[in-house]
Amino acid sequence: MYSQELLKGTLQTIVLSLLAEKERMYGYEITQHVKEKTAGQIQLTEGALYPTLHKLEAEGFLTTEKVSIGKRVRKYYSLTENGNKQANEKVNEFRRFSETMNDLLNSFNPNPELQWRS
Amino acid sequence: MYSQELLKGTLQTIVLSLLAEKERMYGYEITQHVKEKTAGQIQLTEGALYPTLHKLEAEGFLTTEKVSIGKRVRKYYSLTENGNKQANEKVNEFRRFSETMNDLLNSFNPNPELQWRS
DNA sequence: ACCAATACCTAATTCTTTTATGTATCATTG
DNA sequence: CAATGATACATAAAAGAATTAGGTATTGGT
Repeated sequence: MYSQELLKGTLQTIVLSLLAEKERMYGYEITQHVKEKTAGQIQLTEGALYPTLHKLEAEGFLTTEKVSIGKRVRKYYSLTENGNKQANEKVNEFRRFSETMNDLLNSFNPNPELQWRS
Repeated sequence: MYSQELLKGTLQTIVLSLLAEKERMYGYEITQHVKEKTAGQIQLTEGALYPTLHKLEAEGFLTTEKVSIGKRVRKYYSLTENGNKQANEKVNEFRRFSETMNDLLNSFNPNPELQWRS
């Protein structure tokens, strides 16, 4: 697993893109899905995920429906139309960003000949 | 320019990788270099950059030397040996992270046929 | 009966970055 | 030659997102 700091700022993107794929998911399902798809390399914490889901809902990107499973209540999230647009934008933005970053880091080529000070 | 939030957590990586490339740079130079190399898409703010440089120095990844240019004093930063290792790790970590993220987002394929609620 | 997994949630703290300054030198130009 | 924009450093308050650390409750397996 990475030092989680790289994950910062990507949580909304992840959530939106998964919902663009799968149409309807609940919070816990999202954490498990991400964990599996990334072989445990990305692990969402619930303390970050739930507030994000609530925020996206408040902003009109997600809608919810509650489904009873026995005595438990699951809260399913789906994209609204705006949410779909937002998913597109966020995913494209991330892709452009990671390209730009990789270009920037690309010239990086460790040089063992370098002289080190103190 | 992107919503800067994606940049979060990448500032150290950028600084370290540039210094691995160029051996000796000063703060302002770093901001300009990044701006040019990314066609203005990534713009480092000084309020974020200087504290980061100080922190990396305090952690022993960077050393400084002051150079007088006329009446001005420039503060040049270079990697220490540990800084070089750190640069390697950070850059590799970012690359692995962006691969993982792109895999995760890859299945994303906007579907205009989808039904939207409310 | 107990424990791990499922499933939701929030609050305090931490940490990074933004925003907003402040100081000072240097080069250009009207 | 005064004004302005670029160069060059720096810090401090505020904002914002995530971590850490709880809390509640159901379900399935041993």
